[in-house]
Amino acid sequence: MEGNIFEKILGQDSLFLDRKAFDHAFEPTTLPHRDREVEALVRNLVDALNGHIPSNMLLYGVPGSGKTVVTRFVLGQLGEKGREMGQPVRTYEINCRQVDTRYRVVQTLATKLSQRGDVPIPFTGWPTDRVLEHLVERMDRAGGVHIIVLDEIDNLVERAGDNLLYNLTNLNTILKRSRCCIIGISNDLHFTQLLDPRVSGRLGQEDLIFHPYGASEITDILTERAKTGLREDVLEQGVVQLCAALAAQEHGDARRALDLLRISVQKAEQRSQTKVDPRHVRLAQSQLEHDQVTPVLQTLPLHQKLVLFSIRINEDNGLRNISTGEVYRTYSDACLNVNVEPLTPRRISTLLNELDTLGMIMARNVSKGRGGRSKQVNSAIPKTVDAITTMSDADPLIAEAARCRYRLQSHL
DNA sequence: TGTCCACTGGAAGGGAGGGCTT
DNA sequence: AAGCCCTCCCTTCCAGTGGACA
Repeated sequence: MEGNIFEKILGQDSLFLDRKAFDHAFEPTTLPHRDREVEALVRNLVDALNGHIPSNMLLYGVPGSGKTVVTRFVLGQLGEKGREMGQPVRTYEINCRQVDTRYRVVQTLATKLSQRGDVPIPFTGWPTDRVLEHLVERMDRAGGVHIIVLDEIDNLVERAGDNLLYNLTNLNTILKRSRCCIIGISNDLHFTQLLDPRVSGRLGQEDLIFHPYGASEITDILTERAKTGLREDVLEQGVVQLCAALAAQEHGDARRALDLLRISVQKAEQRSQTKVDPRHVRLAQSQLEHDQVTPVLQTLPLHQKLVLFSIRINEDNGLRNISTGEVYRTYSDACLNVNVEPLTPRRISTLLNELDTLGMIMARNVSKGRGGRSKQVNSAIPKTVDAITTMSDADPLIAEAARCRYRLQSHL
């Protein structure tokens, strides 16, 4: 072969000027259609610069409605101003999807505040209260105002209860030489119902709701990013609008829109085309669906896979809206075929709810009168994805179950 | 109007696993 | 090594429920 295999692609003119403009972590300099939210945060957080304690805040909104990016933007400027004024403001962002237990949150915070010579706090092992003591000590040592951002806080409360939030919102009564403010970010408007009233009262001193972006607002965001991220004139008429419309259907998720646009441009590049047209957007849309679902399918725990497998087997046989009981019967048969001890119906009920949350199935509670109350379950995996094959590739037991599927089908 | 079905989903708790302290 | 602490996954138990049907 002539020359290096990377040369051909490397030499190609990219349609991108700056690919980073489409990253989720990208921090834009302007935030279209979020002035009200920025101002609300600023009005509250300015107290940190005056030496007071800002109110704790709760930010609500669907995914991709700008909660995180607005918060980062405001906190970034706050930190800057604080340094300028000699009023140290420290900010910590914790994603409670990744750091999802009381212990780990406290441990992460304390570790971020550690200095040379401090005892390292292990991932697990210590009583949480002891870690909390270290955290308080370190916060006081650092002084100033500490702003703790708990992103996807609903996830934490769901898994670990509100004990931690009780501790954190109580910190100001223990701290001697510093102050602390909590900003919770949640996708779920109703999550405060899970909280002890004392905690929700202290945490939600100021609520801020981020409304989903509309199609025209997403268009503005995309146009803005395209200016920084793309070469001029690479987008054909209607591309931005199509991306915006598709994302607006997905509950106004701006992140989704940015992904769509980025992948559309990549699709055009891969075909060595100099213009992006709506066909590329369609291709990007189906790739995005595929890419979202595949890793989830592959990494589901075995019994989750078996449950989903059972639902798909039923659907392949033309059965829709199957009940929990039917899912369970097919599931236990499948377990029998691969020599796995089936879990209890109660557990399967929880697994079904989890699959629903993951978006792998649609489940709704229905009552059939004397026929009893149950769920109606349908899979929600895009048609472009072959769920059983994807799971089989990732798990030999599912492959085995798939080989035995004719035995299951004879039951149905 | 009351009954009854087929569940749902909360509560409590067991036990394995991983890690630290004494 | 024994004793804690914490998390995760799971079971058992059971009160509660929406709505068709007698």
